[in-house]
Amino acid sequence: MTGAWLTEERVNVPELPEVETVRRGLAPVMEGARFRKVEARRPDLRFPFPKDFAARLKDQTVMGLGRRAKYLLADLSSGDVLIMHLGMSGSFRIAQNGADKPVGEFHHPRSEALPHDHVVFHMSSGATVTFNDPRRFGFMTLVPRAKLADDKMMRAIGPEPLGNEFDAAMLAKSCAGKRTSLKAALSDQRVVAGLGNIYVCEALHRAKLSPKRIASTLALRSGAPHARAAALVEGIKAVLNEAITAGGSTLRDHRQPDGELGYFQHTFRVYDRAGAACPRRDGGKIRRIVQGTRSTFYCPACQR
DNA sequence: CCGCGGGCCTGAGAGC
DNA sequence: TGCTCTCAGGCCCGCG
Repeated sequence: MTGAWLTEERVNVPELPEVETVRRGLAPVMEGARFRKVEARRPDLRFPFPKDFAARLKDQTVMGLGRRAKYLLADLSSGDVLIMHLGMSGSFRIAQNGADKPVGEFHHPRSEALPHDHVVFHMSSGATVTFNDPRRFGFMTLVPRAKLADDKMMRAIGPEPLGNEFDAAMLAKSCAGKRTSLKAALSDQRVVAGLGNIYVCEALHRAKLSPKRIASTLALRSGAPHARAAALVEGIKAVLNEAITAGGSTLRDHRQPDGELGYFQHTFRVYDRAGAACPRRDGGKIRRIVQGTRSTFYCPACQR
């Protein structure tokens, strides 16, 4: 993504691309590895840890590390799935201790503990994976794999936006009859999974659609999805794919030990750019409005 | 069932 | 300089 018009540095809240970037960063040191020791350094994050959290992880092998919406899902040999959410401020960092080195029960990782380091995974791969979350909107929990699909958190989640099944017809259908705004509809995880405030704003700008537009105006018209729905699907997929690509390049920068996984630099066309010029030739001045207590950024000139 | 708004939480930044 | 206030927002929950 080119971003010549945006130079300021910023840290973004983890949405789908950031979580996917974290997944790709953790996979090499967690998949196929066993939890040698787990430290939960406080009784709770957003929610209390489940009973015997550390003990239920210990000696389990991570069979695969997946993602659904903004949730990281570690498939364990025990039959449990470890669900991890970054919340607003969660991040992971990896320290390599050397896979061949014997590590005792009371081994300390090479790097010092930082404030808000709440969970530490000592993996058999030799990596120490630390979860840091100042605001504790994140959480970790364990659910039996057989019950995952019925889990309250997973059950209500809509289609993955990068999946083939998410297309204009599907989006138009789920917006049919919705009298709420497009901003609210796209922020609803039941309509489409993984978008947050930032990527909703960015996708709407790419689709040239106003965040205030009534969602039902994307709905089917004479049996075919409206062109606006197609533009929005395209905008969503494009901005997410570009952000994931940008995250991948950040991961390359973090190949060295102690790389922090959770945020990466990305450039935005409207988000947090109130007063700046819209990057489009026919654009206007970007505005900030409040929708449902949250900030929305958009260009009133090109977004209709 | 749907939509709306409050609350959780802490750090950064503004303003006095 | 140091205090207080506001804002950031993913998700759950309760209300009408």
